[in-house]
Order: sequence, then C-alpha cells, then structure tokens
Amino acid sequence: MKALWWTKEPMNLKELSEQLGLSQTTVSRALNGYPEVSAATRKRVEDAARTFNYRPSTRAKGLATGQALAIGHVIPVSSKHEMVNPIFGDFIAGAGETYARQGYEMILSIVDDDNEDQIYRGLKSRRAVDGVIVHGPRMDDPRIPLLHELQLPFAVHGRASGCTTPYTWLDVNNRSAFERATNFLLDLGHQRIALINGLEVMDFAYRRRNGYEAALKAQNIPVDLSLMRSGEMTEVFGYQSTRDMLGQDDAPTAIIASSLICALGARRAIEERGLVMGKDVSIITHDDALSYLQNGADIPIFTATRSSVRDAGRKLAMMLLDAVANPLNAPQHELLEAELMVGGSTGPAPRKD
Amino acid sequence: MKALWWTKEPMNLKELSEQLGLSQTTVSRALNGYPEVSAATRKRVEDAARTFNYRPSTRAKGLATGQALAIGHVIPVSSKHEMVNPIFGDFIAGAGETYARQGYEMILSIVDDDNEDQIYRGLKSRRAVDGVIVHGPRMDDPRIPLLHELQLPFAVHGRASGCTTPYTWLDVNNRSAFERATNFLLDLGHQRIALINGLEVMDFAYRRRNGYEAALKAQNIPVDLSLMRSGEMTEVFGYQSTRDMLGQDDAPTAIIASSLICALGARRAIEERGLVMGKDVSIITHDDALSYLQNGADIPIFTATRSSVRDAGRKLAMMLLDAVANPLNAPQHELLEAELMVGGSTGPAPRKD
DNA sequence: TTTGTCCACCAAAGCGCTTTCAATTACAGT
DNA sequence: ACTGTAATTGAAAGCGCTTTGGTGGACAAA
Repeated sequence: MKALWWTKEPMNLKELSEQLGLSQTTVSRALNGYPEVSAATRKRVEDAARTFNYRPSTRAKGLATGQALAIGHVIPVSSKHEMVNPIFGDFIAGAGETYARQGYEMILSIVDDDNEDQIYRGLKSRRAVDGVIVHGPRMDDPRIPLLHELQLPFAVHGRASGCTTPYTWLDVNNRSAFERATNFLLDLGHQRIALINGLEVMDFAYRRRNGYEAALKAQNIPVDLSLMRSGEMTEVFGYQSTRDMLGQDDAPTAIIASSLICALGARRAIEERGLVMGKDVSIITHDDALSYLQNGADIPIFTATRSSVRDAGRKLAMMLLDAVANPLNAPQHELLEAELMVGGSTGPAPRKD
Repeated sequence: MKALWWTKEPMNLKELSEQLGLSQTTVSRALNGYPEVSAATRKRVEDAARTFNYRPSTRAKGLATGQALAIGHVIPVSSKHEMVNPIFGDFIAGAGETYARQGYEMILSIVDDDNEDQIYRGLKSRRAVDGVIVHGPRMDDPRIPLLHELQLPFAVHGRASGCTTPYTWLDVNNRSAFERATNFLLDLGHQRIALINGLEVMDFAYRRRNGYEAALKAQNIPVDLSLMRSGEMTEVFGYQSTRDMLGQDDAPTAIIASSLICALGARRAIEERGLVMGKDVSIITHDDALSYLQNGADIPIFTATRSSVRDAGRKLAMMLLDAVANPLNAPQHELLEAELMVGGSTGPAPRKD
C-alpha cells in the first residue's frame, strides 16, 4: 500500500508489472523491444506505460546496464576573464537535439581551466558519463592524452595541433577560410590587411593565422606584426585593436576579424574615426551563425566566412554517440568548409592620396 | 580477479574495502563523514580513496539514497527562430559554480517550446533530477502549475505575472530599472522616447514596459504605440526598429533598448543615418553584464541599467538547492536592483529647429 | 565476577532496473 | 500417447552504493 499509482512518487517497474499482472521481466522486455514478447502483451504493456506515464529510472537503468546514458560537456571558463565563449550556447543547442533524439542526457561541467584534470577524472570514476565533448582545444592540448589514458570516449570540437594520437574531431577549415578571406581582400587591392585573432593558444586561432599568412606570402606581401592582434574575442577587444591600428602610420585598409562580436567592435572604432566601413576600411569576419547575432537580415552586414556552430554541435554529438556505441571503430573526422558570404563591409582598397 | 586496481575500470567500493581489509559499510561511513568511525581508520580510508582515485558511482549512490544529485535546466528554444537566449551561457556558468561546490551535476535539456510538458514529466518520472531551474518565464506560465502538480522542486529565473501559487524566484527589478531609465531621459529633456523591448509574452518585457509607461504617465506624456517595438532581441531587430522609428515623422530623440545586442543594432541604424549617438539620439540599454559583451572597458559605451546574470545564476542555484534540501520551507524570493551606469550614449535632448 | 555502556565495525537488505537461466504451455511430428 | 521444439513468461541474481540492525570487545561500575 506504500505507493499507489495516483501518488506523486513516480511509478516503478514493480508497480507497473503488478498492475498488469505480469512479471517485471516481461514488462521490461516489452518496453525495450525484445523479440520474445507476444505482440498482444507488448501492446498492453506499452499502453499501460503511457497511461501511467511510466519511464524507467535513469539511475537504475544505468546501474543495471553499466551505461550512463549521458554525455558530458566540459566548458572551460578562463579563470582570468571569467569568459564564457559565446558560441557555446548555440553549440549546446545543436548537440542537445541529437542527445534528446537518442535518449541521452547532457551533463555540463563548468570549470576554470586550472583543474580540468580533476573534472575529467571525476566524470570517469563516478561513471557519470559515457563520453565527453572537448570544447576549445588548445595546441598540444593535454586533455587529449588524458582522455586516452582514462579510456573515456571523447570528441573534440576543433582540433589540437601537435597531438599525435588519433581522436574524433569536427572542425571548420579555419586555415582555408582565412586564406580565402585574405585573398578576397587582396583581390580588391588591399595591401595592408590586419588580423584581429583569438588567443593564440587556441588552436583555431593558430590555424586562422596560418591561412592569413599563407595568402600574404603567396603575394610576396610581408607579414607585419603591427597588423596582428590576438586576445579574447570581445567587442571591446575588437574596438581597441582597431582603434590602435587605425592610429598607426601606414594604417590597415582592411581588417579580418575572428568573430562577429569583434567585428562589431571594429566597426565602432572605424565609425568613431569618421571613416566608412566598406569604403575607407573593409572588414571580413568569421561568422558562427549564432542565433541572436545574425549577420544582417537578407543581405549580410559583414562580408564573412560562415559556418553554423549549431550544426557543428548536432554533428559532433552524433559522431560521439557513434564512438560510444562502437568503441573499436577508428576515430572519425569531419572538416567543414566555411562559405564566403559577400556583404556590405568590403570594397576596393581606397587610393592613396 | 576480475578488476584490479590498475585496470581502467574505475575502482568500486567493494574493491576499495577489500584493499583496506574493511567492510563496505565502514568505508562508506568513513567517506561520508559519519561519526562511528575511528579517526585512524577514517584517515586510512581517505588516503586510500585518494591514491586509488575512488569516487562513488553517482548512479549507485543516487539509487541508494533516492536522490538524483542533479539539477535540471530546461532551455526553451523558440521553435520559430531557433533562438537561444544569449544570456543563457553566463547564467549557466554562474549556476554551475554553485553546483560544483555542492557536489551536484547540472543536466541540460534543450527543448522547443511545444513539448516542454513532456520534458518536465520525463525528468520527474525518470527521477533524473532533484529540481529544475525554469528559464524565460512567460506571463501565466503553464510550467509553474505543472511543476507544482508534479511536486518537482523548482526555481524560476524571473517571475510569471498571473501565477497565484507561490514559488521560488530570483528576478531583476525590471519595472523600477526601466522606470529609472525613462526618468533619466526625461530629466535630460527628452519627450519622444522609444522602447525596443523583448517579446511581450515574456514576463520581463511586460514589466519593463510597465516601468517605462509609468514614468511617462507621471509626466503626463502620452504613451505612443508608434514608439514601441517588441520582438526577439537580436542585433537585426534593434537595427530595423530604430531605422523605422527614425524614419517616422516626429522621430524619437531617445531609445531604451532591452539588451546590449539590440542597442548595438540601434547604434548601427543611428550612425547609418548620419546621426550621432548621445547627441542626436540618446540610448539607454539594459546590460546583463555578459562576459563577451562588456559595455566598454573603463567608461561604458552605453548608459545602461546593469545587473549581472552570472551572479543571478549563482544565487538562484543556491536558492534551489536550499529548496531541495528543505522542501517544507516557504519559497524564497530575491529581487535584484539594477544599477544605472551613465555612459556616453546619452545626452540632453536636441533642441527642435 | 557480572553487568552495562560505549565504541568500532560488519552482514545483509534494499534502491529500480536488466538479464541469465529455467519453467510452462502449446502444438506439430511420429 | 509421447517426444521435441518453439513461443512466452518468470524467478532470482546482480549493478554499486547506503543504511538498518546487529555483533564483539574494551572498559568502568557494581
């Protein structure tokens, strides 16, 4: 008489099976699609489960099967700036769709980058997750060997140059995107092209810089360190970098920004100086297609290399679930090409007076 | 001989206790701080747990205690616009800190607002969480009675006008913030003040509008619907709204924006028209103090009503954990006052020619 | 010596599932 | 009627922990 069906305690398997006059075994089998259950019984069980709103307890199921039915996302928050990467929300939204469809939970750990180790070890030893997504890989990222050692399946959003062991990843082709962007500006006649980049410990920033430099070198244009900035990609950073560089002698006539948010700051600096974007100074930015920061409505504000981070989330989550289900398969990779969208922020290089 | 300590399978209680020559009972008690364990034994156990990197399996512990040791965040994604609220990342970061400190996991469900019901019911019947945080409350939000009915502890980020049953919440005083902002502009001599607001089904938008209207009415200034916009708070929305309103006869001389992102769009429209922000058109915005969108470095770009959403996350998480631990206590509330920060985007109303 | 209290520890049940192994029934084949 | 096989169903063990209800020993009091 302890817990009746109308009680607020959720119904459990035992109660459900008693209701049906069946054993727990049969009910469990019916709900999990095992073949050795007659069609009639299965239907009866499924109906009952629906009307009583029965769902197996994740914890009990996990204990019994040895699976966690959960994927962990470990979000590093730079302890210095308390900065949360803005792409994170959209990425998670994409991944979440996939998990929901596959019956997985998503568990999140926010962690300042000092004691990441402990987080991963904890997730493993508490058996809290079946796998993890690694966000914001840095060069030679120590998390990759660590996860290998822990034998915890994982997938990386981005890549980590310098890591030799193979692993599953999905990345935008940052190098080619920025090479293309640089060439686009070169074709417009720009010679002084600035790069406002993310922190260079981050792998994506390294690759973007490579693409940028490769394009310049191909045209025998010297790489000028006074035209390169790297830092956390905030609006203020974009603003200050641009303001400084426009104040230099031989100021840039074009700027490549690593994110839309930086680009907004750059625009502010340009306009503050009384210059016109797309005429006096051109801007190309990378655009992660964040939902709340669309790059204009029909025609883009900024010329941009575009790649949806939400899409990346969806795909990478799927890749990880695959890896969890088939631990023996070779790691998968996916390299997305960004598309170059021409907007109003670029134009021919201004003629020198 | 199945799983030895150097194996990759995490060590479990049984193995640990065998290593120590103690019973599982004693080891469990030692680790959980129960008194009936001698100091010497406790130390021995704790040391062993550390060297073997033992942590109890969350699932097993949860099963045994009946607790989930997890809090759910249900993030609604508007199915129309696939929009993820940008404040979400910072809020989560704040809440995550609290959970980590208290040994809770955070589990996330991304859900389009159609079948929210099922998500909450699912979390309850699967026993996946001990409580949930409700994001983005709307007026008369149906989730609140639902959660009451389910007897699932919850805490709301914001409030839901029209809900009669008491519940735990934390909110910014949106009404007073926007009343103050409006008065600030009125004091500067502005009479035509526009409001670019969030979607009016959202409770915060309703309250902000109320504050705005109250201030106007107190000065006998008619509320002009042609100066009010409401929509999803993107940059483009801010831009279009501002562009339209500045094109009207009797255009506004000041604008109140509901978010920094909207304000950035508004600024774009202003400058595109060749006007100067802070001189021709003043802007006040609400600023959630997002980490990647700081409102200027030392002096704020925008005059703003400011309230840290990350802080809100930290606090609300704590309130929810309290509620989970003491289900019989009366619901707590916290109303945060936004601070008005004067920046460069506001100035006296321009004289009419 | 006996009794009574603590103290420190342990065996075993139970949390809600899955899964192995076994049992029951129905029915075709001989 | 008897055996063999396939089709269903069940009993019970086990997943890794907590917790209840002991047990045995040391030590002080009687």
